[in-house]
Amino acid sequence: MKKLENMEYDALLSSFKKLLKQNGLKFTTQREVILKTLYSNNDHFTPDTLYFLIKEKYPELNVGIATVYRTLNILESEDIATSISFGSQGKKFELGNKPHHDHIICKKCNTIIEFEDKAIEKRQEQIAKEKGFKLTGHLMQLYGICSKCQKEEKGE
Amino acid sequence: MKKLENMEYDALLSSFKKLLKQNGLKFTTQREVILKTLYSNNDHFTPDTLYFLIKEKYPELNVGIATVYRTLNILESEDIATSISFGSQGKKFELGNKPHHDHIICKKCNTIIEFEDKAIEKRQEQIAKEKGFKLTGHLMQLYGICSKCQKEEKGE
DNA sequence: GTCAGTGCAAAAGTTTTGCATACAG
DNA sequence: CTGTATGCAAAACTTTTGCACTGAC
Repeated sequence: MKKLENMEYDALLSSFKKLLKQNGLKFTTQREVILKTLYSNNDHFTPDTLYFLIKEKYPELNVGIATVYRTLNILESEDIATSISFGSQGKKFELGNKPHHDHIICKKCNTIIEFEDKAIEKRQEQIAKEKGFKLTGHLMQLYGICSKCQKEEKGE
Repeated sequence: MKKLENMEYDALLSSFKKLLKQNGLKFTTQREVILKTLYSNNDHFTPDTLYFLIKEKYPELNVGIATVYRTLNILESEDIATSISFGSQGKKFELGNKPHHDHIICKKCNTIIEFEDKAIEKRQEQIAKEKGFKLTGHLMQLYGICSKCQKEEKGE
């Protein structure tokens, strides 16, 4: 399992390097660290959170917040990462190399859980066909209250 | 059709008034205008967009941006509106009490077609339940090429 | 009349940009 | 070497707050 993950990361890293080269951009330690941190934590990060994580893990690098933003924007425009923003806490990023999935988001605590549902995707294709559309993608997010926050609500 | 819409708006307005009263808050012209503007445009608004729309439509009111934010936050905390936002540009609000529908959007000409699908919504409920969530809403947008643009593509 | 709501301006919080220096290619 | 990337600080945005005044109840 670990090997598989490493392989995936290596593949991700190569395609990142390739894309950088294609666009005349440079591969730097900072960019690698940002990609790696995004990858190794299976979570959705705000640029800010990511920045502090990196500062903590690689204090000698002295990465600047501006670099985090700049790199995330590159990653996003190259479709390596995608961002979702919601609530009052700004944008969150995740790597887009994962198999397709949608999100269910807790409105109280902003926890994000990923899911995938073939039945819905099939139905979406059907709907598109009915309306005469050629489907190219979709965006689906469910909003609700997670089990933890439901309990807390009852507790109060 | 127009009557139906008005009725729906009236119902929404009453429930807003009721909620305000329940919470010891006051019903003001500004709050009504914000609710109305949110209602009458089918789109999702950033607070900023909403602010300029209102300024343009009701210049005599001289509504402040702070009031827009404050009202949106009330609407959200009372579950009349939900904020979602995606991709690049800030937070967006939509009414949560409207008769529900989702959108198919043509990536070429930006045509929007509304649809509703009980099968998908049922499945969403199921997924939420599986994840321990109490579902409160969702956002679903399909992206594709509409029949008209498909023909044009072939023509070229 | 009372107290919440409002507009304004200032503050707090995010994200982007300008610039001199560092460093990948 | 050349020119992009970086860190820093300042600027540009976005959202919230403090305050004196207004207006709903």
